[in-house]
Amino acid sequence: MNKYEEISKVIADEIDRNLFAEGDKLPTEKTLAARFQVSRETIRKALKNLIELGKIYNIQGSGYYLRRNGLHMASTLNKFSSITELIQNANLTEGDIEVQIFKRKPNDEEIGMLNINKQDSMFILERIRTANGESIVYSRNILPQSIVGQDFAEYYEPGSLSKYLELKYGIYIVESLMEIQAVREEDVLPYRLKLSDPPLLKFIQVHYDDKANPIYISYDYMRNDLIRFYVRRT
Amino acid sequence: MNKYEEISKVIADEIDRNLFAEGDKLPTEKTLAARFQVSRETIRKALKNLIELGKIYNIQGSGYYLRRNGLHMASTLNKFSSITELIQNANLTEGDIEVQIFKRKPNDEEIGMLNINKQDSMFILERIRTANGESIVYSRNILPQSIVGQDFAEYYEPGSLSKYLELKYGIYIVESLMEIQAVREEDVLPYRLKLSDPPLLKFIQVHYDDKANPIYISYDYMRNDLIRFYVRRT
DNA sequence: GATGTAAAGTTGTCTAGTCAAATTTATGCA
DNA sequence: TGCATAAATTTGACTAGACAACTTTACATC
Repeated sequence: MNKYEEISKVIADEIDRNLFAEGDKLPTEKTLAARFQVSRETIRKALKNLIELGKIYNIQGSGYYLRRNGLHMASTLNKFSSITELIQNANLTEGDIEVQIFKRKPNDEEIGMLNINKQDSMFILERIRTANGESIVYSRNILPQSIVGQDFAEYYEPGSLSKYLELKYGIYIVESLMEIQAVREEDVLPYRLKLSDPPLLKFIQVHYDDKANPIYISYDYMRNDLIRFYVRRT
Repeated sequence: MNKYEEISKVIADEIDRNLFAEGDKLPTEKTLAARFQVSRETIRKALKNLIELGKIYNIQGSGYYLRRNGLHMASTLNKFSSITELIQNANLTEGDIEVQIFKRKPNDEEIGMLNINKQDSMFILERIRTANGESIVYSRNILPQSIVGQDFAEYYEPGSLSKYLELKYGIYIVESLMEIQAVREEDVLPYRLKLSDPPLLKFIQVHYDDKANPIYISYDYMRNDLIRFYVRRT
């Protein structure tokens, strides 16, 4: 692993263990550079990582500080994560029910978003995802047969789709572009999630691998009472 | 302005004017460094900016490319912007109606988020914001008297609050932490927005200045039919 | 022509340093 | 003590270069 990622993790861990209680101030870049035996730029890169995670902030001429006040964010949507990870981050146990896989031709929107041919076939993976046994997300994934092969339906296993693509095909999803909407459940869901009184957040995402290839589209209809969603804006 | 910001703007403009049509590939870092007479690192910083805006992507060993497919994002929530800017980005004209300002003591949540004292007074600015005359957002801003002074209610002018804080007080809002929820309008709104059939997106934000001081809290209840909201996840 | 391999090209990480900009601390004076 | 100013500290921007990691191109071979 890279030095700055390594250092970033070490410092993040020390923050979580509250080792910088000294006025919520972190050591200076110079001090950290000496401690980790790297150049100042490498330390800056590591600290920038923690800033993006919302863990710390800094002020020119002054230093780096722990972020204490403000919204308490367990995780932000800025960092890509699967639904599985979102549920696990909230200390809940993830499960899948009502899993359904079928195949159909792509529509024009899918052709445009995923760079595929009209003749390609698309696998549609529908399921309800649960947290501690409670239905929490209705999710629909759309991915081309040209990526997962004809036998996807037989070999697919419940859980994180992106994890499955890593293990089975060596495809690493590292980025997604997402649109967020608020929708009324009755209008959009073929299945009904239990406890559906409040409206749902709808996440429309295009997922990209590390070569910036669009891999699949996802539609997630999420309750937002058990899990909270945060965004950091700069 | 810094070199990398300058260069970033120039390249962004050239992208918009479609000057890199050559296979959607941008010049190499080296070429750009020579053209702008700066070091490679400075070019990298400029290009990173454009990546974060979702305009381009890059592949190690290969180069930088225009992002063409995927969701068509006019602007993302990742970059901080006011409601005013969001409306203007969608090529709509912004307006304010039903403006109301009053004062009260802070509650515990506000005290925690904004680092203020129990004795401080809070100004509550409520209004409905319109796009092309149509009600689109009900917004409530909560800011301490210790920042805007006693006479805030008299001198406040409609439009962007963050812009007003810049001009009047030299306070620059550069960051916010936001929670996103989906809510049913009837349950939460003291005023009713017109055309309120669909549920609303609720944005809860704490806004920070360039010294990382929390300045104000905002609650925005937004229709998401006229304006779309995107997030880039990495 | 097809294929595997070497070479060239491009981006990623990292170093060591300079100067600028902002903040904090120290200092001298009233 | 209080206060303005100077000095020291700290982060921000930038440079020039080295090597690693990855991709693309060119080339030799079959």
